[in-house]
Amino acid sequence: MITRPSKIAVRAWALLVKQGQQILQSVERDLKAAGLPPLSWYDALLELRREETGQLRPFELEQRMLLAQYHMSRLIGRLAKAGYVERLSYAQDRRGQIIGITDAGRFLLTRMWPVYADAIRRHLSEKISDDEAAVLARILGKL
Amino acid sequence: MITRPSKIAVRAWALLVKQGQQILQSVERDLKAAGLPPLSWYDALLELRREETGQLRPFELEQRMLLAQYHMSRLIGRLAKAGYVERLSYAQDRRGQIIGITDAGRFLLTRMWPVYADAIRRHLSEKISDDEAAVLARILGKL
DNA sequence: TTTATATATATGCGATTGCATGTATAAAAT
DNA sequence: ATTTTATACATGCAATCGCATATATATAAA
Repeated sequence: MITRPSKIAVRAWALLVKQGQQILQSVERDLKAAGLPPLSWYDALLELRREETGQLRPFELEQRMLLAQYHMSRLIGRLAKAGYVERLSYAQDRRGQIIGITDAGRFLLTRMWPVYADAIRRHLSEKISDDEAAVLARILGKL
Repeated sequence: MITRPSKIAVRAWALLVKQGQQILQSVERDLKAAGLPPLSWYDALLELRREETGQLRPFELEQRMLLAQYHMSRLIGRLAKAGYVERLSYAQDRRGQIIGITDAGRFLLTRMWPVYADAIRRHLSEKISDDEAAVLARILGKL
């Protein structure tokens, strides 16, 4: 026999998806309003900056960001076109390449963070306590 | 002075967006794999079915689903083209119209629900308890 | 070695999105 | 009554998405 999800599980599911989308859109709008690129640019650049070398293979970025391969390929294309990353050839495996963050990319991160942070504050921090945020993070981490 | 969001708030934010997207994509994939339309179709039809009359104005649907106007307009277009809703003219306000769910639309809901429910179960219910789901829902409800 | 298979990345194509704007009608202001 | 403004909905366009597939190289198998 099939076990249906409980009412509360369905409700949590719906809220999770809806609020996740809403809050994301809010932040995207804030960024756009400030003349800044979308969050995916920030996330990718942040992953690169976390590296000692400031570099990652596309497939590594892909895994960390949980993005589809075609999506990452195009994201890198846009970032490169805008000068925020550079594509470096990779001798050890000629199928591949290495993506490195540029100075402009690092600078973009510093320009985006204040807007991003403020958006998070207004759309999340002001509405729930840090304790609640911790609980939220713990439960979401199990999914 | 500017108050930055706390580390835990940022973490909760990131998890909320990421997990929301991941779980949504999982369910969408399950639906597609079963040859069924996307979730937005389900949501819209569900809102219509909730009504005694099975009907709503587009702008009402828009508010309930928190979708942009242009998005709703096109969603209705696709639903109508597929025969799941019908557009009825509205005499009281000739700018507007009324959207009504069809029998095919009601039947689609019954075909989608098992797949949808199973997806929620596998992607959410199996990973957190009902108590946790309740906490999740409560906190998300504050956003 | 050839040959087969797997991995890394790119891209053509049709569908969808977001934005801005268009059309039509209603309500408010003058 | 005329003009202005607001509301309801649709749509052209450019950007992006998702899918399938292409290209190139590496690895494994025969």
